[in-house]
Amino acid sequence: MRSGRGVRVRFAPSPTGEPHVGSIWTALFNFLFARQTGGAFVLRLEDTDQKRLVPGAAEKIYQALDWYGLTPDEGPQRGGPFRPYVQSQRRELHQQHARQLVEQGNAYYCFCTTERLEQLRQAQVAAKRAPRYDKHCAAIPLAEVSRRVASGENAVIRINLPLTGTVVHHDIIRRQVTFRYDQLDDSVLLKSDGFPTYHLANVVDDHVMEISHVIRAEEWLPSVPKHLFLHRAFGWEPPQFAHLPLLLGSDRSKLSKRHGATSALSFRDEGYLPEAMRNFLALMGWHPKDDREVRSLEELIRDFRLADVNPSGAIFDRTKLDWLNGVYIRSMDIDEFVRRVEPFWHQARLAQVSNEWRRAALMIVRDRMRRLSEVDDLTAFGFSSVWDEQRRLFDFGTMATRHRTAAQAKGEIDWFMDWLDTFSEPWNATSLKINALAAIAAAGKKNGDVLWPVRVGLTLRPASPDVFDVMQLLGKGETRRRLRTFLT
RNA sequence: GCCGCCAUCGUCUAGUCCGGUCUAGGACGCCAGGUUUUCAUCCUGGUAACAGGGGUUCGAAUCCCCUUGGCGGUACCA
Repeated sequence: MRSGRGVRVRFAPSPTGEPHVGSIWTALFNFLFARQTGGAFVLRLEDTDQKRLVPGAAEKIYQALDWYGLTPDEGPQRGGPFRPYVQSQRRELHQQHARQLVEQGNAYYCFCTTERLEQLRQAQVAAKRAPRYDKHCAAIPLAEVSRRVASGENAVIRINLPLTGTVVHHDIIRRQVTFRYDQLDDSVLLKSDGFPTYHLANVVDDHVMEISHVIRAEEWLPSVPKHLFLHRAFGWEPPQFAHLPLLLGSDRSKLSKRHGATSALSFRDEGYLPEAMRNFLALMGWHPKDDREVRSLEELIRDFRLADVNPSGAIFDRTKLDWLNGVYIRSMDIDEFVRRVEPFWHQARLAQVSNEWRRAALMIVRDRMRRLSEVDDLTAFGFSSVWDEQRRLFDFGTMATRHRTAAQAKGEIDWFMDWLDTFSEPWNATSLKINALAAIAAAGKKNGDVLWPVRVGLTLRPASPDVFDVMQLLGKGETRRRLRTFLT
């Protein structure tokens, strides 16, 4: 850790497309670690590859972070003491550092053409050797280098790695990892367009921004020795590293589009709650000591331990996410629920009903909901227009069971309607239930024989909410209208 | 190919660093039962795993080696 300052972590995505859920997962662990240590959570946009930039991608990243509740303490939007937070705007700094490395002999200009590099690679692959740059340009005399650079010849700057020796890396999650220099390639640090590559920009910015812990995905592990080399070449104390496992698809390969929706924001659109997503994501790779898996953000922040993250990759499985989302939906304050489900509701239908009606309908269907987007389907029974339409298509054959014919079922509805005519108590589920059950018992009937046909008549579905809840929601007039119409 | 990481129920995982308390615990899913007018919720119970082989040790899921498998990296992408 650096003197004077505490923990500072960064989330450093490239604005090259839709923010990925795996990316948000990395951001979450950075965020949790920052919050629990009282440190700063920094967003830095790594946009040094001009070819891959996608317009609007940065905004999507901000949006996703906000939606997941991971708003950065410092970043392109909010600013901060280490601005700019957009890497392409730090190009001068990167170029200076690249030149410094050349002066020190830790890097060198390379004038090789892509054709030469391609030939070299092919020859190496054919000889079954690891494809690596052969340091051809490292041998060019300094005077010649200066002349060629000054003349504007196309050049890159490459890292000048030792040919022998090993690097020992201590990872917070993986403990000790050893690399051999003779297996490493002299990668490009500064491209011919003047932009740095990830290796350079990342190391320089992490140091200058006083990042104390680099928490990133496992795919970066192989480049650790290069990053360590660079920090040391500059005479800097490297940050601590923690390499997270990869989020996997059902076939155990890195989670990608072909495994279904992986866009971080698509989960919002599918009706998942950010608090459920956070909780679920936190459970991938990390596990609370007390096995209590449903926990608030505060509890996650309090109990999360970076060193306890499981180093093996985790399959992103929707089944448990759906369950967790349901848990959060059921535990939510009802007014909050009404508010948050609104954007998912069919707007034309919504316009037909009052706020009280909405609330009542949602209370009835809440236990059945796993995603907010299910609201339309779950409450469809409440709308007369939907009922009228479905009534025309209804197959009375489905009313018949082993124990009764469709005609008998209709008879029970008839009986129930007669009873309803005598019902004069307040029209609410409790009162209806008490009185109806008593009447059914008095008539020597079974609850199911009467209530099942009635419920199907009212909702036109074999599975639906409690019949008395439905009647209360529909009101007396609509209940009678539906039953009457149903029988004709 | 080379380098690296990883390896416990179908899935997420606890246990592994500091061997015995592990006839391997929890959660999701699934199955069964209960509540019940259906579904869901809720409650109870069940199902199911230490990749394989060698060591070390009185004793190994835990330590070591090998094999196998999976994944990642191997770009003037990040």
